[in-house]
Amino acid sequence: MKEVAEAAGVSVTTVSDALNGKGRLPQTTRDHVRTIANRLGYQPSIVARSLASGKTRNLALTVSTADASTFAFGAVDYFVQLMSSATIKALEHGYSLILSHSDADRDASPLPLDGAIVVDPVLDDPALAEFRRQKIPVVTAGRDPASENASFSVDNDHAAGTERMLDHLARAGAQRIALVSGPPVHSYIVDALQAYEGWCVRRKVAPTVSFAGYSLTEAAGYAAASDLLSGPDRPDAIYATLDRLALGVSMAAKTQGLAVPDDLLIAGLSDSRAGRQASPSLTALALDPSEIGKRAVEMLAALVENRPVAEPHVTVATKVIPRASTRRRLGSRGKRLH
Amino acid sequence: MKEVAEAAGVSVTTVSDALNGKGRLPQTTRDHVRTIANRLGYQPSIVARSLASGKTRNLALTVSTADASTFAFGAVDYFVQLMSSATIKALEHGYSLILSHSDADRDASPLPLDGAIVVDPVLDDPALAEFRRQKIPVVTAGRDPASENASFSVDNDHAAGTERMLDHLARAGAQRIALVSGPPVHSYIVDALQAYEGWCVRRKVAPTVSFAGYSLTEAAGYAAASDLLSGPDRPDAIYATLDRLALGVSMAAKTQGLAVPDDLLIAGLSDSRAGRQASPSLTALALDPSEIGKRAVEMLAALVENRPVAEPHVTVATKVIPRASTRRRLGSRGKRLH
DNA sequence: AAACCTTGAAGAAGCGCTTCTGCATCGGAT
DNA sequence: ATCCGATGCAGAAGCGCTTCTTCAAGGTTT
Repeated sequence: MKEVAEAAGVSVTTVSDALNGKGRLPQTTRDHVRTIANRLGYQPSIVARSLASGKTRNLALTVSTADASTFAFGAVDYFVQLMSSATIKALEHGYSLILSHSDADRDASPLPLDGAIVVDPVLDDPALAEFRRQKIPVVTAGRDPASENASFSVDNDHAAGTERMLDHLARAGAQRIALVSGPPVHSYIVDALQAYEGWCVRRKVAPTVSFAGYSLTEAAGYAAASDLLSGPDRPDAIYATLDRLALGVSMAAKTQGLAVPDDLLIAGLSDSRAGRQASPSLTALALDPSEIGKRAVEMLAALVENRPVAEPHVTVATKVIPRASTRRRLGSRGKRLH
Repeated sequence: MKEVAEAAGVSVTTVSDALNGKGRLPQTTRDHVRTIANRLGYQPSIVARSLASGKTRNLALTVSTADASTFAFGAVDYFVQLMSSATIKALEHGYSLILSHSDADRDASPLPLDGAIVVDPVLDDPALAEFRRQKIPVVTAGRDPASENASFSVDNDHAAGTERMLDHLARAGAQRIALVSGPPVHSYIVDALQAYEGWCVRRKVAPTVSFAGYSLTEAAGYAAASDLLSGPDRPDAIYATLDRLALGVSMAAKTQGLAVPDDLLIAGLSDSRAGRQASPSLTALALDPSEIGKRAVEMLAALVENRPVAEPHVTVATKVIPRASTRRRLGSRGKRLH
């Protein structure tokens, strides 16, 4: 930088201002400095810049899961979409988005951050706690299950979405809708559970919930559904709180010789390619993860730059996507509803 | 840090030395400082540390491809394995391994690096050029096609491996072995091509090469093989320079009603899960990407730390893994060889 | 013509560390 | 008793930027 200053016949201050568009300099000076700078192939030191400015222009996107080992980030469409849109939005705002798993940070020296997005924080989330300790601005995608409105958040309207999905199932002829749920460690699962129970109370039916283990895989859904389907009072519809669980439910139905949707309706939370391509294709509550990612980054950028944040808790609408797995029944059981 | 120094009743120098295991300090002082430091929850600023030391402890792993858009990093077993082992080795040496695609760097401000591994550099690789310009130490996995021994490298013995594979095919009864090759922009492809041609000359047979386009997918292999198989003088064995190409060859054979291995032997460069699980399972030249990744990181670490590098050009052995797709023929054609 | 504002740019003080150098003190060796 | 090499630690100079402050020169206003 000093060399550029000398070559341009100005001070380092002027070089800095010219290159960063700050200060009160006429355009001619700026252009001159810029010309010299890239003639010399000057590359500013990001490290020095960060130290001096106190900003790193890095944001983290961390995914929290109760059980890290069994979790494959890329296996869930939701995260991939959220991540993609967040990365793009971050770039637009001049930030780099760094991916990390909440467990991964422990080993490596964490990169210096200006802010972080925590996706689906769990109860007593370690990453969340660490960010707060370091006073790093955080936006959560989904809410902190511990302290509802403690942090800025972007979330889906899971309660409303769940009810709409249950209504959809009922309309399709379901009379006993069971819930296959992950462990209630994420806010979205808590929301879904409560909405389900409230819905059941209002409809005056008994809720039936089967919990999958911490590994939210097809196998977990398969196991949870097998229990439900082989027991007494077999449900005629199952709503699963994750697409992969729903896929597992579908497999369980197949194993038990149940036809979908004729003997069992199946729907899942969160749309995914796998669900779309499954046979039968699965009805899903679409969450619009791209929108979540974008809004989270925008909010975080405002936070980091000390700009006012319009809405500390943004809600993104969900949408029921009806597919073959909940096609309206034409037989006797469907008619009995009316 | 100043606070820690005051709380411990020592100078900042001593704090720095104690925490980093440098200087001439008795263990008691070190322990004392450390105790105080984490009582105060002191976290050193990585940025300041980097600026002062001139080191970032970051290494990059960049994958070069001639055509970025059509390339899915995670779709190739080879890269995933290489990356995993490299990450672990890097961590052992106290470095973070940052993944990047050579094109991705252009937009974002690149993270400051101590060194970089360029996987399969292409001809006039932009990432390689940029690292050299910035005088960042580089180790290539595969060699720079432009200037053979310009940079430190870790590579497979592709020439020897290709010959062994061709021998294997010949022993299995092949008489006309064709090559399905990617574009010769990577050293490994150039190596394979040359070895193939040399082998043909020695065996006094005419070489037959079909080039796939820049997208090294199953579709590309399918197209390249379809040409070969529908033309005159149909080959009775095909060696493809990438597992995904080989999978495409297999599909092409199936389409044309050719049985593998009875009518056509198929082998591919680079072992992969997909090839193992294909039907028939594909014979492959295993490249041991884990070893490549490890050795590359070790070499790079030595380079970065100004330690002497024992071998500037490491070679990792390849191994023919015979599978169903090249099972020895028992019929007449196999016997004709002798 | 005096007082004031604007414009263009330089000076200098850090940001929070590392590291080189210096300087006591103390225990042996002579 | 003297000298010398360890040993234990502090001072201070940066690393390469940003940014706050200052300041001169020129242009306006009354």
